[in-house]
Amino acid sequence: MLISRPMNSSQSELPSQGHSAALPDRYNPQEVEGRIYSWWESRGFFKAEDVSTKAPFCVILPPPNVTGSLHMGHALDHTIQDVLVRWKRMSGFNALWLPGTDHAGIATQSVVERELRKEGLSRQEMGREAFEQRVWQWKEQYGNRIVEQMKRLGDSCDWDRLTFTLDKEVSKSVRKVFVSLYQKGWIYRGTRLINWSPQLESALSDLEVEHQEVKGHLWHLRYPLAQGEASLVVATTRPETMLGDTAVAVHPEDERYKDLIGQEIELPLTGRRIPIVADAHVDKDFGSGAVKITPAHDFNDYELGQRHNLEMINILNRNGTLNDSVPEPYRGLTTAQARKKLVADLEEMGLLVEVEPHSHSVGHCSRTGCVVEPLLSEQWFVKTSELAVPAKRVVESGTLRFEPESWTKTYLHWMSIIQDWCISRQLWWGHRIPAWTCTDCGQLTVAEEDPSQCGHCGSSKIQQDEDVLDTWFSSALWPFSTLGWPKETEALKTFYPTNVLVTGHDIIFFWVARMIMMGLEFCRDVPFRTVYIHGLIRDAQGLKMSKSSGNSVDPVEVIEQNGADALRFTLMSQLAAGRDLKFSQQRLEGYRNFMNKIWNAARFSLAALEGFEVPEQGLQALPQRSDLSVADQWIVYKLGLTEKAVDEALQSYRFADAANAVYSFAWHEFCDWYLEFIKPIIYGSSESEKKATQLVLAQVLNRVVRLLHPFAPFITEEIYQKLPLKGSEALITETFPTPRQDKHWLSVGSQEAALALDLVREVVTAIRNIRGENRIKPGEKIAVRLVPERDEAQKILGDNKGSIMTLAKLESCEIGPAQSLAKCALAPVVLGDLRVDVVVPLEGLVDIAEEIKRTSKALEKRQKELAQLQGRLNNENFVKNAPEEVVEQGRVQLEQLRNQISSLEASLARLR
RNA sequence: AGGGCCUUAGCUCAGUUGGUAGAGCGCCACCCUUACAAGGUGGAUGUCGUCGGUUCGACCCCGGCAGGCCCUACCA
Repeated sequence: MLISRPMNSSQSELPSQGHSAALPDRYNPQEVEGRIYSWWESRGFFKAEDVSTKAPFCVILPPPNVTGSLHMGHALDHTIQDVLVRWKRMSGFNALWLPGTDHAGIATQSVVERELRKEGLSRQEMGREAFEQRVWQWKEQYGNRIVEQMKRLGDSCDWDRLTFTLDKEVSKSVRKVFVSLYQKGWIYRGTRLINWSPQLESALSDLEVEHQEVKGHLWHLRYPLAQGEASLVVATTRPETMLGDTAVAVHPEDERYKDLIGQEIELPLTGRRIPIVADAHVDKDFGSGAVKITPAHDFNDYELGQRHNLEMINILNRNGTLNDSVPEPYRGLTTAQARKKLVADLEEMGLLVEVEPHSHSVGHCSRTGCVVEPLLSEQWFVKTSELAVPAKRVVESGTLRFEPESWTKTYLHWMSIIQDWCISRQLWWGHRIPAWTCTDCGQLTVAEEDPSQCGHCGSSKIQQDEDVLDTWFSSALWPFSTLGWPKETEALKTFYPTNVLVTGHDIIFFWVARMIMMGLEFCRDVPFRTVYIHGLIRDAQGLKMSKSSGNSVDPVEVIEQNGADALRFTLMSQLAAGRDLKFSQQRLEGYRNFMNKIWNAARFSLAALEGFEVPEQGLQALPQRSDLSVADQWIVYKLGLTEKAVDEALQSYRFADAANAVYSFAWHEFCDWYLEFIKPIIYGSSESEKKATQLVLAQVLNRVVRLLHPFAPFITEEIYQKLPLKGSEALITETFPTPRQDKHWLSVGSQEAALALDLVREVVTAIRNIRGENRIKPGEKIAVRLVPERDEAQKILGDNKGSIMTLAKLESCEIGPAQSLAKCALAPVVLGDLRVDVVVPLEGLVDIAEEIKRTSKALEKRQKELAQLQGRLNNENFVKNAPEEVVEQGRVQLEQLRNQISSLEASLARLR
């Protein structure tokens, strides 16, 4: 059962439900997330300043389609951006995440047309104006759905700046760019062969065509010569296009056809006479070596046709049916119908020589999936050759970087073979092309403001071009049109060039490349410094998620069931260098559990902080070092390492490393060891020790939620609101901890203490291991003797005896020289140059045979290591060539292994 | 055809300058120990795809091969 919880943005009371209420032992994201988000929003925490003393950091959101609903791809894309923005915001930047939505010409028009069809209407019947109004109406009603879903994810966008690609201001920039490029001659209108979607009845750009391998046939057709009885055979995968043939081409050096060059064919069914031409592009070995040429419906034939000055016959209507240029029986048929009939007719005439299976790739419309027909038609184009030059240069010079860097090569390659961009679409929903044709003089007037008369002859009989611009045209201007360009706004001055663009590799060419070209042309600078390219989300099996294959996971549902934080963490923790990632339910549950762990750690900590007095210095307050336990110094030391790891990882876009560093610190160091370790202190009798530990606990917990916040914003803010020690009203505006920023506090940590605590941990683990392997019940308390080799180890163990006893569940713990070792389990613990033998008397506790097994296993393992190590050290070349420290390290290790082995052997002997 | 990526524990994947392999999940055993069973403790598991080269030493660098994936172009 899913209950959707609408966000109430007018809510502005404190986000927490009050400090007195005890926290439940399970974290309930549904209860927390909406409340926290509304509070952030109402407090204006997402807003950036147009003018600020802080350094700017700007990310523009790739505008999702207004028709869209949030899918996993968005969830990934947005989480990355939100992590970056929250991290930078906390790091003291004037951080702007600029949101928007895209009018998505084709997609939106299709949705509304589908709606109309249900009402028995069509856009043609309605007329253009009424239809456009209807789409706007639709947009007002449903266009915000995706925005609401983004809020569920926790996106911290500056919503006041929400821009729609058809907003008035954006339209102004679109027109200015169009007119300017037109005046430069870089936008032109021309009749060329373009990709046509018969279903959309519109032109498409090359990029909107998806090639798929299709199993088809190769039809061999006999074409009789106009003179005499001779004939020649051509092979084709699209027999119906023969109706538009205007030549047959052969290779100039093909002996079979040499004599036919220059002669004419009488094209069957049409009776047209077409020439046989010679062209070196013909492959002698493919098919029959003779190619039918249809210049108006094939890209290769088009080029060949131009070379040979061939006639171009368009045989198709807008909807893909055959037009009146073909003979009667075929008129009005679809290409599929025509193909069937035509092949049958030719067969009857004895002109079908052979049909062989043949697979080839066919262009499909990326929107509708229908087969794309190459079609000769008049369209608008952007000339890209000049625009591409600086767009390549900025990447080559490193002014603009791709992350991961490997995309640079792909980008540059594409930019070097870039074709002119067909930008007109025969749709009604979009930016209408600002060009007017004069009915009197026939000339074009292109203008930013709607003209009332022809710019050439002054006639008032002018008509605006019916077409709209490719949606990607306005998207290409996004980094500056959203900041107010062409006005020189403060926002533009502050935030352009933006810092990072985050997107999937599927739209590098659709979008990224075009933004770079337009940004350089109109703002004289790159639109962003870094392009972060992430992979695509796949299902657990690694298949592409898609609605049609039914394997897509709805992020909103995931959020409802597990919380946005769990989803975000799942995505970020697996995000490695631009690789695709698989979404698995199990992994998600793991991170949901992690959120619960954090929740409970906070619950425990808050209880342990009962009676804690907030120091005057706040987050800068340091405890008396003499009151600190090694655990306190150790956890701060580890915190410092974690801050460093997270900082470095985020700086270099290694999101998974950052997320995993906090994860393992929070769970395996803070929860597993530190919280367990301080229990005896918290419940103990020494007030001074307790006070010092409480301060450390409060400080560390505060930093844990800060480090975690970009990844898991909701739960951390909720916890933060209940913390006794904090530096800000809200976590979202707190400072992100780094070793530099946090230097003062981190000075509490100590590496020596860390080493000492590691010894304690090793000792505890050794005891637990003996317990576990011998199946001693966790409830059963045992006695242990610890035999340190040196005074230093003795002191560490003495200082931490209480914690060792608690952590290992001991009845007694003696530290000192070995006494009787009969019937004892022994485990040698070695750490650096410290050594402790852990001795557990087993008399009456367990079956000695089990312990013999355990000891033998430990012994065997070490003997294997020893053999390996000896082999290496006995190799002269190793000793000669390896760095001194590596050799020395090996020698020390060897010594340690020998000691441990002799201890274990002795122990084993005693047991037997 | 050209270019790119991948192959590491049962599964999904890390492994940042070459020093002898890790995580999460799963699995086995024992535990409802007063933050958390969405938990705790302990344990098992890998000739790092294959062959060869460089090196004292290779998961890591170089080359061949096999298998999987992606992109671009084209196949009348």
